[in-house]
Amino acid sequence: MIAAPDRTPLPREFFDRPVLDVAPDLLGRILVRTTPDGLIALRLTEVEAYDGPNDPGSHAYRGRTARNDVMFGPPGHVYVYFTYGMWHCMNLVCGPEGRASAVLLRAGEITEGVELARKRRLSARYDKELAKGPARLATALGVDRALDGTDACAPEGSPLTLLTGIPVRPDQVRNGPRTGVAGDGGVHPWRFWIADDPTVSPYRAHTPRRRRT
DNA sequence: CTAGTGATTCCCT
DNA sequence: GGGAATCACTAGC
Repeated sequence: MIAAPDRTPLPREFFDRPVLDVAPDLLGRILVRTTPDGLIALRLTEVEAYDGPNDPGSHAYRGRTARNDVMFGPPGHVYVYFTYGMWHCMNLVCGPEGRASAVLLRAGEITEGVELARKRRLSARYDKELAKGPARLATALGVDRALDGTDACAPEGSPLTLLTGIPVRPDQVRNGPRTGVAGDGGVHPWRFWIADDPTVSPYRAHTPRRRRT
């Protein structure tokens, strides 16, 4: 007998902690995305922490800009950025307001609304690939810059809600270097995932691009 | 399975 | 100007 996930929204205090405490605690939580098309629930299986002021890998490292403004705001809100000319990725803002720390949502398991997620992710061969990677996750949920700044501590039925779900036991949490982060930022072992979960994205070290001729 | 590369646009320097 | 918290596709083992 498996316990049903707790559908209570996480309170804002959950996010108002150091980002390295929040990040592993997000594993096993349920992110609900509601649109006119329907509802998708995603169980988080992989995340990465970014600690604004001290972290060369963070978008906030070089200070506040129009793009990263939400990172400097109150915890519990979503920071969405556009990258590589094609993709969106989503983060949850953590820590005290103004510290600009956040957790990148890297992968998850679609637990409700698989049919809707497949419509948004036509290239996915298997259900476990629907949200295997940060841009795939955002695509499956229908998340783009229009949701930048959305409050995730909102009742179910709002555009985004993070539910209590079922926290992962500490002995099931793994951590290692962050993926795709350039320069010195990659050295921090601030990527967290659930051991042996099939929806966790494959590790890729950052590969510098050759300039176009 | 791993490694290499083109796609495509926003943002900061 | 040029890099970017990536993906999809291909070749080869």
